[in-house]
Amino acid sequence: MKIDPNSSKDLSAQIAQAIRDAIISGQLPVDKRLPSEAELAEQFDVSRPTVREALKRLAAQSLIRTQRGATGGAFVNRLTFEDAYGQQITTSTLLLSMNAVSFETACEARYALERACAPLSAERRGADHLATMRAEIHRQGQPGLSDEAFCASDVAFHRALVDGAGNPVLSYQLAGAVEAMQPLMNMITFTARSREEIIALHTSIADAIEHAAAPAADTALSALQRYTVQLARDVIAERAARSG
Amino acid sequence: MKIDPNSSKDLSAQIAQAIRDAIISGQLPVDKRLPSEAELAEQFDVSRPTVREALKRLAAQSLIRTQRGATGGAFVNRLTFEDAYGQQITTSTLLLSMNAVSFETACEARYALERACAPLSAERRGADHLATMRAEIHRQGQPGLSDEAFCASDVAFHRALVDGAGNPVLSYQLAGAVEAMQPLMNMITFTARSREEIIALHTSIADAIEHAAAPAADTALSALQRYTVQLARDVIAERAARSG
DNA sequence: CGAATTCATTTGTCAGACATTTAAAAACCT
DNA sequence: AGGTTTTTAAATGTCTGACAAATGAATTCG
Repeated sequence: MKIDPNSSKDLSAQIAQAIRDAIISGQLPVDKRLPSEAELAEQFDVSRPTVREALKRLAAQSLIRTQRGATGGAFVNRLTFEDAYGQQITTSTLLLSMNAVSFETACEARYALERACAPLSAERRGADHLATMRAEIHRQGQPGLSDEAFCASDVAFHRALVDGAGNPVLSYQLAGAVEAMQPLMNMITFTARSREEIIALHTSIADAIEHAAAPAADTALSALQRYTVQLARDVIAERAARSG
Repeated sequence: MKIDPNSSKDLSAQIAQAIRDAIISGQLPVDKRLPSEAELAEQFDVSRPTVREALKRLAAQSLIRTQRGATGGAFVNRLTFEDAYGQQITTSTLLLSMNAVSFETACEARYALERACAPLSAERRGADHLATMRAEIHRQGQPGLSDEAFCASDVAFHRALVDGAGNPVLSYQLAGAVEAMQPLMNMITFTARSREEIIALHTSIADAIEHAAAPAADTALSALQRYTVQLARDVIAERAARSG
C-alpha cells in the first residue's frame, strides 16, 4: 500500500481512510488482526507515531479494538448496536446544539419517527415493554421527582415504546432522535401542570399499545407532539416577556 | 485538569473524553481554540504524542479541526449536517454488514421511517424535489443502465422524497437508513422485470407527492416495501436452489 | 508432570528533534 | 510615507529512538 505524502490530508488521515475502506469493503473481516504497528509503519512507509494516530482515529469510531501483549494488536471490531447507539446519541446531541435547530423542527422529526414505530409496537410489543411503560408512567406521577429524573423517565418510556417494535435497526435510529431531545425537553417540563398532562397522554399511548390500537396510538402521539410544541412556545414567549 | 494514569483506559482516550465532555456540555463553544498541543501536554501532564492521539480521536468524530501555522491550532468544530450524514452512513452500513441483520428487518426499518416522511413531503415538497424524483424515474427507465447506476438513482429518488419534508433532522436520520441499504439492494435489482415494477411504484409515489395525497403515498410505499421483500425472498430461494 | 520462571512480542508512553505552514512583525526600497 | 519583501515566531506534522507494561508462549525446575 502507498500513501501520497503531498496530499492535502494528514498522513494519518489517509492511512486511517485506507484501513477504513478495507474494513467497509469486507477485505478485513471482523476479528481479523491487523499487522503490528511496526509492520504497518513499514508498509505505509511512515513512522510508528503516524500509524498510531491513524489507529486511534479508527478506534474512536469503534472500527478497531487494541490489545497489549504478545498475541495482542489491533483487531477489526464488530460494531455492536450498543456502540452505534452511543455514537448516534453523541452526534445527534451535538448536531442539535450546534446548529440552531428549532425546537419544533427537532420535535417534528422525533415524533414523525416515533409514530412510524407505534403501529409495529402495537402489534408486537412484549409484556416487558408494556410493563416498563406503565412503570415509568407511575414514576412520573411521584411527587418530588426532579426535573432531570422526570425527563430520564420520559426517555425510558419512549425507548420502551420504540423497542416494542422489535426492530433493532429502528431502535438504533430512534435512539439519537429521542435521547438527543432530552436536553431541549428539560427546559419545558418544569411545571407540575405540564407533568399531569404529559402523564395523561402517556397513559393514552400505553393503553393503545396494550390493545394493539395503532390509530389510537398515533392520535395520542400527535396530541403529545402538539402539546409539547405548545408548551415550548409558551415558555419561550414568557421568557421574552420577562426579559423584554 | 487531571488524568488517572492507573485507569484501565489509555491516557489518550481519557484526555479525548475530557475534552469531548467539555464540548458537549458547552464549556468549549464552537470555533473556540483549544490550548496548543504543548500546553495541553503540560496541563494533563502527558507527552505531546499522547495529546496528539487524543486530538486525532476527536478529529475522527469531526468534533475538532486543526490548522497549521502561527495562528493555527485545534478548534472546536461546528458539526454540520453533512458531516453527520457521512458518519451516520458509515456507521449504519457497518452495523448492517457486521450484525447479520436480515434484509427484512432492515427493509422494515427503512420503509417505516420513509413512510413517516411521506405525509410531510406531500405537504411541503418544492418543485425541485418533485423534479428530481421525476428525473430519477426517467433515468431508471434507460436501457443499458448498470445495476450500480440504477441503485444510485434509486437512492437519489428516495433522498429527494425525504428531503421534500423540509426537515434537516429527518433527512439526517434517514440518510443512514436509505444509503446503508444500497449494498443490500444491489443484490436484488438485476432483472429487467423487477426494474419495471419498481419504476411503476416510484411513479405512483411521485404522483401522490405531487398531488399532496399522503394516503396514496403511504399505500405506494407499502407496496414497494412488500415487493422489495418478496424479490429478496425469491433471490435468496433461487440461490439456495442453485447451490443445493 | 505440573508449577514457576524466563522470554519474545506488542502496545503504551516519553523525550527530543526537525520539517512545514502560516500570519504577523520587521526591514527594505522607492 | 507607503508598499513590498524578508524575517521571525508559533503552531502542527513527522521522525527517531528509547523504555515501560502487559501478555501469552516457551523454557526451566522441582
